[in-house]
Amino acid sequence: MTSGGSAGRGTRLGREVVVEQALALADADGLDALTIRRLADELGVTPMALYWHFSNKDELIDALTEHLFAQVALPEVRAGADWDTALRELQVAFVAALRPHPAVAPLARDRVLASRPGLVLAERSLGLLREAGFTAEQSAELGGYLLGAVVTLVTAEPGRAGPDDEAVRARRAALLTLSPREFPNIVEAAEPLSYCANDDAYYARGVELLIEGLRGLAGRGQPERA
Amino acid sequence: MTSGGSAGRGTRLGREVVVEQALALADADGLDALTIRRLADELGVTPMALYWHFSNKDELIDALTEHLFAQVALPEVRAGADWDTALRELQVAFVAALRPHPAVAPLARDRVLASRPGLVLAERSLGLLREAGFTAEQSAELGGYLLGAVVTLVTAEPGRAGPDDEAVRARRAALLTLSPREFPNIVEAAEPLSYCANDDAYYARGVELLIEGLRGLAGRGQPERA
DNA sequence: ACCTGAACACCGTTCAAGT
DNA sequence: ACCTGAACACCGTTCAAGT
Repeated sequence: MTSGGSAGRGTRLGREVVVEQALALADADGLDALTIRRLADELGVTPMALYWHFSNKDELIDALTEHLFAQVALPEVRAGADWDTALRELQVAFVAALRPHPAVAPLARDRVLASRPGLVLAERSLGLLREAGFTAEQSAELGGYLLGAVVTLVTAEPGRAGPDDEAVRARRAALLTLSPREFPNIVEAAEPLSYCANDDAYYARGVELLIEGLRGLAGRGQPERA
Repeated sequence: MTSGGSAGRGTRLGREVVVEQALALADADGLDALTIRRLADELGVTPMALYWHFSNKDELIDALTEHLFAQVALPEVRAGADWDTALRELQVAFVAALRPHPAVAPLARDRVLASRPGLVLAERSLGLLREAGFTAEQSAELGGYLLGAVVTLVTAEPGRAGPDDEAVRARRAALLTLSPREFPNIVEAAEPLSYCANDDAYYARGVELLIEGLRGLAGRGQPERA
């Protein structure tokens, strides 16, 4: 799908060029399509050429993931802001960075602590959770939940297909053949289960669910802060 | 890792045998190790033999996922129970079914509506969300969040490694080399970030976060039910 | 009905060369 | 320093046979 050699044949290779082409490839044809050989092809180079810049595929994936975290436009820290609104803004910024790249978003899950941009994001999240009154242990755990949930949100990726898309119609049709007596709620929700009408609302509500959950937990057994 | 031919050499093949061996293989060596060729090897059979029972690998994966959903021990429906406690019980049961199989848990995300056991679980979840006062549309969306979050919980899989495991020690050490001025919260939480001390608590709090979030959302703009 | 064998177009990666 | 070429041990899958 990505036109061969879009990085320009004369371009010096270098890690950034490779990473960007890898991202484009994965965005276009999925993570499975991101292979060393196809990537090399599109860069107009031999597969082995990539092994000069990355010792193996995993290291390339690491670099790609770091690139992803680097895209997050961290909101400014406003003194006196509530922890929950600040945390919501942070997660929204994270979602915004991942949304263009649903195919590679899952990579972020296991690699936050593996690169500087990821660490910066994690540090900010942890700080806000601590502000909410959670212990270091709880914050670590909750931070993991948050990261995972946001990635899941983006990976599910409601958009990408119109309401009359082939796959969407097939799924809706399949659900509508179910027995309304046995699966009343699924049949009733066949439409929203097969297609998301409003992406922005989908993401907003997803983040809201998490913030609301944290607020609930924070209000419980946690000691109030000064 | 899995001993070759553990399904017995004389056993008739059949879909169930294949699925169970596939699950064992993925549990032992991860989803990547689950290949048609290795699976056939362990079943003492030619790769092509599997193509008689499944038209391709994806169909095998579908069957495996259905098997996973079938393991969920659905809690009894108690009339008069609160929606939130019922929903928590349901999610806990789901977690319990997935916990032994963290490597294949991600498969559940895209395949709930593709098999009968999955549909049953989804129907129950949707019903409880409707009870909470959410619309069909909202319930569909929230049901998706729930499913994804639970899968993420299991996939992160805190257990599996002791506190002095090689990988755990390496990660902790890496975090401890960070600047405490730049990453105070990460350094403080280096221990819980690299190792989860209590798995059961981890899962319980994860589910609780979600239920708490739903309770928060339900208590807001939603119409109260009779 | 159920399984085998050979073949095809793919993978990631190593190792020895080239310039 | 940066890239190529041939080779190795893997993939999923098709197609024609075997029993």
